[in-house]
Amino acid sequence: MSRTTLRAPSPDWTDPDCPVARTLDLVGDRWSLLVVRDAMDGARSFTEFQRRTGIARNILTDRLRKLIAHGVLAQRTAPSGRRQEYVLTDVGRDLFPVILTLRQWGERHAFAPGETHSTLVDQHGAPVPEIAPTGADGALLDTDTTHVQKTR
Amino acid sequence: MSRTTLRAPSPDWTDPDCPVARTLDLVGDRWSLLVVRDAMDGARSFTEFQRRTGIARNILTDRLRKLIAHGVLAQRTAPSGRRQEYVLTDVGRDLFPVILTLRQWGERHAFAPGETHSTLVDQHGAPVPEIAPTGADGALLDTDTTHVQKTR
DNA sequence: GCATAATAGTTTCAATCCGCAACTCATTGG
DNA sequence: CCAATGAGTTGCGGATTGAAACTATTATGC
Repeated sequence: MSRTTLRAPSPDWTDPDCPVARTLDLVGDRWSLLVVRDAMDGARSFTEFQRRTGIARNILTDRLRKLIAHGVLAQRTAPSGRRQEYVLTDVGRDLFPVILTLRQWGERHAFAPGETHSTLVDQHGAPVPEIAPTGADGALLDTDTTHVQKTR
Repeated sequence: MSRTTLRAPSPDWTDPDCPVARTLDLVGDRWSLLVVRDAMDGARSFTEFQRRTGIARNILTDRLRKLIAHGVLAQRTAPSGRRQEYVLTDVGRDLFPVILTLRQWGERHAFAPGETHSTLVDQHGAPVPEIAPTGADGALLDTDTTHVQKTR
């Protein structure tokens, strides 16, 4: 029996050493992250994903398959009925910080002043505060205070 | 003179109300975020971006133009010499949390146990800790404790 | 100061990907 | 039974991509 990892796309990666590149290989296309966004907000069925994203059906079929193959979604039988549904795995739920930072960047830079947009709120309806990357000492981190260290 | 915003792609958005979708419209393709990653790690010139990412030259030309048009990169004259270079704007530098969360998800889920990868470190060489989204009260936030509130 | 190399693209062309619309097939509701 | 809905599949034309060759403008070595 052939032995291939569930994770790898085709045979190999755009940039095998870089976690950013690997993530983009897995979910970094035009639609996958929108599917994940909608899954996080309650979408379960093929038609519901199609309706929310506006993605073409054949492409949605392909993306759902890939997300399942990569362990982001799981397909299971709906509790009430015989139909199938797509739900996030723990791996998929763990994309929450990615979606959140995309959302927050968009809120800051992709809307004209005064333009309205949807908002992410917590259980009490309070808006989710902005994420800020901090170091071990609590200091703010950014491009200027960090760098990539190559594997040795 | 025609009046178009620098921000909008073509004329309109995949999902105009959603900041996640807008961000993906601007930088959510296979290569743009890798270009930003390399810009954050010191790449400046056309050839340097090409060498690091392995992107085809014509596509790189296109992506650099789009990133400039969207205000993520700026093109300026190199300090020592007459050549041009591409540098991140404040808007581009603000993508740091996005790149970081992509990186951290990849580290957690896109590598087999024991596989090595590049690491992001701070000025002292200490690894950057994992980002955790928290609410106003300091409690951890995830998919189950938040939801999208539509514009009213 | 001339040859050579590197930089920064542009062009061409084939292959791939995507979106749209039409079609299938199963289930459900009346 | 009939219509409607869900979950895809298929076919096809147009857009996007990738590889390679080509051009033009700086740098560099001798």
